[in-house]
Amino acid sequence: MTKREEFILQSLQLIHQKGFKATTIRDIAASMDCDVSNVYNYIDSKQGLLETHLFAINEEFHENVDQIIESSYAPKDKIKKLISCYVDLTVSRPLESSLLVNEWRNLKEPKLSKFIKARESFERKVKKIIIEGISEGAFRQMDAELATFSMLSSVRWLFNKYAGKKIKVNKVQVEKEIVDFVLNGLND
Amino acid sequence: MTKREEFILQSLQLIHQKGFKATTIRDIAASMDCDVSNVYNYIDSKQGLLETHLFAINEEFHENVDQIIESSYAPKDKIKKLISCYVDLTVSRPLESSLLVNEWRNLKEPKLSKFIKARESFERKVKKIIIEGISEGAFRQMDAELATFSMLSSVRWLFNKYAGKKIKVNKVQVEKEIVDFVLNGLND
DNA sequence: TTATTGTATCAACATTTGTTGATGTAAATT
DNA sequence: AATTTACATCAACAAATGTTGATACAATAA
Repeated sequence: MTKREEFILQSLQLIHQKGFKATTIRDIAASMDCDVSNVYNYIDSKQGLLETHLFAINEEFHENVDQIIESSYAPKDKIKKLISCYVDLTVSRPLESSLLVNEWRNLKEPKLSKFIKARESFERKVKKIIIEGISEGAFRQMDAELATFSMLSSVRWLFNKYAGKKIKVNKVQVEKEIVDFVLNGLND
Repeated sequence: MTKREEFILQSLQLIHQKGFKATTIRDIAASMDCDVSNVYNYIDSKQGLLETHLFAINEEFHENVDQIIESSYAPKDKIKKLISCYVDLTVSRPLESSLLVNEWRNLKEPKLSKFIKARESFERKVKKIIIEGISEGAFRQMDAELATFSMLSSVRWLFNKYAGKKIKVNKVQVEKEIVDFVLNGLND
């Protein structure tokens, strides 16, 4: 692992543990046992560090999501695909995923607005799928907004389980468990 | 509304919006149009502000939770009660609830460990209920841990919807929607 | 060989930020 | 009337924190 890669890993690790604001440049430097000023060999600014990684994973995520949404899958299958997509990203890059959930508020304008707009747009699309599913009779009658957020939240916590731990994960099994929960709940 | 109450409201509001670390004493002072030093008429320290409100709502929550858990309700009804309990607290005090979800990591030792222990203890209890429900046949076969966190996440996002907005909410209806989601999912 | 790239060191600065002390004043409580 | 309570003002400090500039040295690429 090159020093630059170690830097990225340690930075994301620290940000995950303590939060972006609470993570100082000196923390990062200490974690890789180097001088403070050395950190600036890898970044332009602390803010830039956040922006880079946050938007990198965000854009990758939304590209995948849009392909699913624009597909001709039925609502229920779109939801399944979305969950797979989210789990996939989370399991393979939990530290960056944590930025999407926890650290976006530390963005500054205009990046902050850009992110919020993208996220709201995404949530609207998901809500639309659910509404469609309800009117098709695939889903039961319910408050689409509450359902949307409950469903998204069921996946959004997941990075916590994998960030910073070396767990061998059966990604497919995790996807199945979450899909089952979202579609069928605890009952049966 | 007394000045002290305004102070508490504005503080929690700001912390909810920007996060605890990003909220400065000067921000708080500005929001109630007073001098910086004036803030210290109401608090001992910024850290104390967080600790006070976070543990206040945390302890209230856990008292309610424990009564439910130690009751003789069947697992499914315990889950329903737990959701009611959580929704209730969230809807009536969303700003403080946000501390429980977002700001606990800004606690310092030993308070941080104290909080984490309590939360993990709570999560274990919920997991136990789910395991019991599975073995009784009330719930379907599934990974109890994933189910626990998925279920809890389905409620934990809720404060976002009510914090800082003056929305007239039918608490009972929200509880029903979330219970339906957790028990039955989107399907039917 | 020369130029570039990745990494390292040391000192220093400007801002931000939490916090304090000393003090004043009007209203409420005793 | 005396005293406590709630709230206000002003000036100032110490620590934390992001950032820079100047420099060096070894490996790699041209």
